[in-house]
Order: sequence, then C-alpha cells, then structure tokens
Amino acid sequence: MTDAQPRKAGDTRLRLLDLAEAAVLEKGFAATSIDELIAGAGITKSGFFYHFRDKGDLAKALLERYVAHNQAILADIFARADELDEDPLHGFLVALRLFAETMADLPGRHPGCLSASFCYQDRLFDREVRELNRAGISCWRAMFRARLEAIARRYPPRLAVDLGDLADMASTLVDGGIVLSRVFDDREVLPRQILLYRELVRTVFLPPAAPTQD
Amino acid sequence: MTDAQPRKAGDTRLRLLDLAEAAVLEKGFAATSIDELIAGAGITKSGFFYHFRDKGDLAKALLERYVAHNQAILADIFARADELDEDPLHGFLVALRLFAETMADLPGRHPGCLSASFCYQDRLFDREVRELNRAGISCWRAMFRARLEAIARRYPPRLAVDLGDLADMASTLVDGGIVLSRVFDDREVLPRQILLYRELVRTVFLPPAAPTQD
DNA sequence: TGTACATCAGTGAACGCGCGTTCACTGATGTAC
DNA sequence: TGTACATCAGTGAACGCGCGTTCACTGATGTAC
Repeated sequence: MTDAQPRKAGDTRLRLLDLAEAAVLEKGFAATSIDELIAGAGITKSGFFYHFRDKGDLAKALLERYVAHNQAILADIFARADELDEDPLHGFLVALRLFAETMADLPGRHPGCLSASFCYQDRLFDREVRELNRAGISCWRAMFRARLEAIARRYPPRLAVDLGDLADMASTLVDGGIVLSRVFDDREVLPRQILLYRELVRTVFLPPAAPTQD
Repeated sequence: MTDAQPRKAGDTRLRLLDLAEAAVLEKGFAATSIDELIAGAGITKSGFFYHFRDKGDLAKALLERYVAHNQAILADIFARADELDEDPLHGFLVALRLFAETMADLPGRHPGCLSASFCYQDRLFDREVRELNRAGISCWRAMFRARLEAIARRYPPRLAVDLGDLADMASTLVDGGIVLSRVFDDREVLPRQILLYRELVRTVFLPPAAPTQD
C-alpha cells in the first residue's frame, strides 16, 4: 500500500486524529465514521478502540489538540511580533499582519475551525467537551484583550469602544471569515477581514494616518 | 397527544421543516434522523417521504426557506430604517441598531445560522445545495455593499477601506458573533459586535463624533 | 545471559440497533360531466 | 344530483446496510531479577 516507510510509535494515533479532523471539518462529526478513519490509517477497527475508549473520546482528543495548537499559533505570532516591535500598539499591528499572512498562505480552501464546527453540533458531545471549547475561545479572547489593554494604557483610545468587544471581534472575524472563505471558496476573504480589523484597531488608538500609505 | 387543534393543509410539512431546522442547528444534519422528526410531527415514516423525495431533498428545502427568510429579514430592516431616515448613512446606522436589537431580543441562546452549519458539513450535500448557500450569502453581501456605496457617494470615506471588505464584515461578524454567542451562551455578544461594526462604519464616513454621546 | 512477566499496539469475528429507503395500499377531499 | 375518477396526505410492513461497540486473543518489545 502507501506504507514504504516504517511506522513510528504514536504515529497511528496522530494519523487517526489528522484524518478525523479533516473529515469532521468537511462533513461533521456524526457523518465521520470510524471505518473511514481506520481505512485511511491502515488498521482494523479494534485498533481504533485501542487508541480511543469510544467515539466521544475521539472528539475530546480532537478538540484538546486543536485548542492547544491554536493557542500556540497565536502565542507564537504575538511573540514574533514583540521581537520586531516592542511598542504594544505597533507590535499588535505587526502581529495582525503576520496573522493575515499566515491565513493567506494556506493551500486550497480554508480547512475550517473545529471550534465553530463543534459549536454547531454540540448536542453530540458531553459537558466536558463543550466546556473545553468554551475555555479555548475564552483563552483567545483573553489574549487579545490583554494586548488591547496594554495598548490603551499607552495610547488613550480616541473612540469610545469597549475593549472586551474589540477583543471578541478578533475571534468573531476569524470564525465568520472562515465561513465566508469556505462558502465562497475564496481564501482572500479571511486575511482581508483581519487587515480591516487591523485598520479599525489603528483608528481606535491612533490619529488619522498621514497621507503616506503604510 | 398534543393535537387538540385540527391539522391544516401544509401544516405538517412546515412542522417537519421547523423541527429539522432546530435539530440540525443543535446536532448537525447527519445526526438529525428522520425518525425524530416524524415522532415530533406525529406522522409515520412514509408520511415523511410523501413530503420529501429523500433526506437530501429535506436539506435543500431547509436551506431554501432559510435563505429566503434571512433575505426578507434584512430587506425589512433596511426598509424600516429608510422610513425613519432617508439619508443613506443615517438610515444605515439606524438599520444596524434595529438589527442589533432584533438579535438581542431572541429568547434563550441564539438558534444559529443554517448557512454556517451547512458550510461545515458541505460534503454531505450536492452541488445545488452548496450553490444555494453561496448565493444566499452573496445576496447579503450585495445588499450591504449597495448601501455602503450609496453612502460613499454622499460621504467620501475618511479611511482607505475597501467597501467590499466592509460589506463582507457584516456577514462575517454575524456568523462569527453567533458562534461566540452560542459557545459562551451569552446572547449579548452578537448585538454588541453589530454595534461595534456600526461604530466602525460611522468612523469611516463621519468626522470624529462631537463629545455628546449618540 | 536467560527466563518470566508486563505492556504496547494491535487482530478478527461477532453483536444488534438504527438508519434511509421502497412498495403496495388507503381514506378523505376535489373535480368533470 | 349522482357517479367516476384523480389527487392529497398519508399508513404499515419490510428491506438491507453501516454503524459503534465488545470480547477473547496475539506477536513484538521492554523490564526485573
């Protein structure tokens, strides 16, 4: 078959998670069968149940990994931006540009956001999974909010906007932008929305830009 | 049972659609069984297949109704706003306020957006349904864009933002705002995002507000 | 260095239930003449 | 006004397939002594 290279330990479980994530984002969790995952991973059904207690356990593992990964991505972007510019506002603006570029560089259509997918199927999952999803988005919200508050301490806001709402707007634009990117099959939509958000943030904290573009 | 009142013609089909829409938004399309719908509607399985050719036909009917309904809601809000203020910018700002109020007045948690739900399960549907979803969101985009362009003709934009992106942002905020509203079980999130969008639109077209609030 | 045991990463066969779909049929209402 | 036929809105029974799950078992690798 496809396996010229030897299997490494932990490899199969990872492969199952990768296959499941892609399938869930295309068809939803209920329509993703264990059979198709094991076919893709090249093991038998019992092998699947060695790795996961039941299908709900797969859901939990999927979301745990996704949330952790997303947090790492955002933290990494903020860290890289902080290196480039230590001023909180300009660092944030750099981060948003990096973020937009990251989103623009995805191959093909956007894979989707597992949190949004789970949100629209949450009656399938137990309280633990729903709590995990909430906590994951809360974390994003908190990271943006902390940045915005640090900015506001140095640059008094010129518009009367609530910083919590402005922080939520980042998550909101990402989740909504992914939906539009997918529905229109146009990967430009999401990065453009992020850059528009960047424009909004700039306007909130900075006087109207000088005529020089960027 | 629950039926003291007599059945009207077309009643059963409507009931099936209502039950299906609610179930799909809670669990996804694949996990919504025909059995649960007919149990709710009080008919037998064959009765279901009298109304719908197959399950895919239900999906199409569901989305057709949803898209038409959503278009009507938006058109109605714009029409009401136009009555209150014929200036394009102020009419638009009034419309956004009306929209935020409509979203704030929903009972319980937000029911969800069928377009977003379908977008995350689109491999379950045929091309026709996916096209319909695309067309539905395109329509929203076009309605917002037309308004923004009418505004720009009278109020030259003070910020260099693309009006297409600004139009998309409305759809984006709604879809993303619904996700956050649902995940946090906080119906405030979506209306607050809409009002923040309103603030952004105002800033794009109007000089900084006088100190008087609103 | 050899042996005993434990753990890891699975196999293979069977399970029963729920699912979407089909088919022949029906009783009430509407329409043509 | 009566009769024949058509349409509407379903019923009831059966179908087979795919699904998630269980259970006893296995061969390879790791660890204790």
